[in-house]
Amino acid sequence: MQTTNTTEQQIIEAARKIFMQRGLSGARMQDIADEAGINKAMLHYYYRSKEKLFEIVFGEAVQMLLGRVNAIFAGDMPWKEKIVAAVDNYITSISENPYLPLFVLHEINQNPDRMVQQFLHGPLFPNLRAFMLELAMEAEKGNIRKVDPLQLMISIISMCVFPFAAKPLLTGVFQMDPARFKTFIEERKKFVSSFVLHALEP
Amino acid sequence: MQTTNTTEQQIIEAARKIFMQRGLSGARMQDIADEAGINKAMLHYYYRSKEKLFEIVFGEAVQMLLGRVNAIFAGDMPWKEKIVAAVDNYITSISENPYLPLFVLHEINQNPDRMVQQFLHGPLFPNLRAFMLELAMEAEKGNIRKVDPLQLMISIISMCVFPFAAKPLLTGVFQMDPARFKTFIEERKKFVSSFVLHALEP
DNA sequence: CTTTGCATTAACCAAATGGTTAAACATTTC
DNA sequence: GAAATGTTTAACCATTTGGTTAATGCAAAG
Repeated sequence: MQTTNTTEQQIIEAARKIFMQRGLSGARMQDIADEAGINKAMLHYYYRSKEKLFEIVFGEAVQMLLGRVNAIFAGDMPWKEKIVAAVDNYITSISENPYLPLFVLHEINQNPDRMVQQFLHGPLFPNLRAFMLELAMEAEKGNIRKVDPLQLMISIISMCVFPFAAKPLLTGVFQMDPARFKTFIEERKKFVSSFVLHALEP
Repeated sequence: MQTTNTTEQQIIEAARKIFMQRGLSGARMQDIADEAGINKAMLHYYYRSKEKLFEIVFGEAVQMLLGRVNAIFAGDMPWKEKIVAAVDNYITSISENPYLPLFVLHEINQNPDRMVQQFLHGPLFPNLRAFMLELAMEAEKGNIRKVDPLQLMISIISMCVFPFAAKPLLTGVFQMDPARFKTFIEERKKFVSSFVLHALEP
C-alpha cells in the first residue's frame, strides 16, 4: 500500500476514521476535511454529499465484517479445524478494526433498510450455510451433541465480536489497562474455540 | 404504574425513547418535545440542556444493563442453577428493552469518560466477582473444567446480549421475520445455559 | 377578588452545519 | 504558449438546532 494517496483515497480514509468513531449523525464534514488535510468543498466535489460518502464507507465496513465471516468457512478442512481457524481468523481481523462491529451494528439499527441494499449485491453466505448443514449432519451421525446450528453459529460470532463492541465497558468494569485487554483478546482466541469444541462434545 | 404522569416523567419517557433509538447526536430536542406532546422550551425548563437530559437517561440505562447482571448473581443457589437463572433472567429483561444494549455500548464508545462517573456511585459488582471466585474454586476442586472465569463471564454476557445488539443484522442475514426472532430468543435461553454447562464439564 | 408563584407557550436568537459558488491555481492538450 | 480541462480554495448561503425570553395561563394563598 502506498503512503502517497490520491485525494479521493485520502478522503475515504479520513471519512472512514471519522464515521467509524462518531457514526453518521455524529460525524462532521469539517472534521473529515480536517482529517484529510483538505478543504471542505473537496468532499462535495468528489462525493456529492455526506450521505453518499457515508454509504461508501458503510458498504466497505459491512463487507469487512460479513464478507470475511463467510470466506473463513470456505476451505475444506474438517469441521473442528474450521471452527478453530474461523475463531482465530475472525478475532484477529477485528483486532485490526476494533471500531468496526459497533459502527456497523449501530448504523444498521439507525436505518435497517440500508442493509437490504447490501444483500442485493451478493448471495447470502453460501459457505456459512453449508457449514451449518455440515454441523447438522455431524450431529445426526452422533459425532457432536445435537444443537441448533443457527444458535451455535450466532454464539460463536457473539463471543468473537462482543468483546470489541463492549471494549470500553469491559476495560471499565474489570479495570483492564490497554495491555491487559490485548492479552485478554489474544487468550480469547484459544478460549472460544476450545469452549465451543467442549460444548459440542456428545 | 400510572398512565397519567407528571410533565417531568413524560419528558423522561419521551427522552428515553428518542435517545435510545437515535443516540445522543442523532436525537433532536424537538422530537423529544413532540413525543412528550409539549413545547420544546419545557425541556429546558425542567432539564436545563440536552446534555443534562441525556445523562439522566443514560445513567438509568447503564443501571438497567449492568445493575441487573450483578443482582442476578446475588442468591445463594448452587453455581449451576445460578448460571441457568442468570441467563434466563438476563435474556428476559433485555427482551423488554431491546434497544438498551446497543444504546449503552454506542454511547460509552462515544465518550468513555462518562462511564467513570457511573462507577463512582456504587461498588464494582461484588456479586459478580464473588461468583467468578466461586467458579475458580470449583475448577480447583475438579468439579468443572479449568477455565478463566473472566473469559467465561464475558462469554455468557456476549451470548445473551449480542443477539439483541445485532437484531436487524441477524434478521436480515438469516431472513427471520419478527415472530421467528421471538422464538429464536425464547429458545436461546435454554440453548445458552446448556451450552455453557456442557462446555464446563470436566 | 387579587396577588403570587409556578407552568406553558410562541417567537426569537446565535451558532453549527451541510452544501454551493465563483474565482484562483494547476495540468494537460493542441 | 495559449486554450481547455480538471483541481482546490475562500467566502458565502440556507437550514437546522440547541437554547433563551418575554408574555400568557392558571391554580393556590391571602
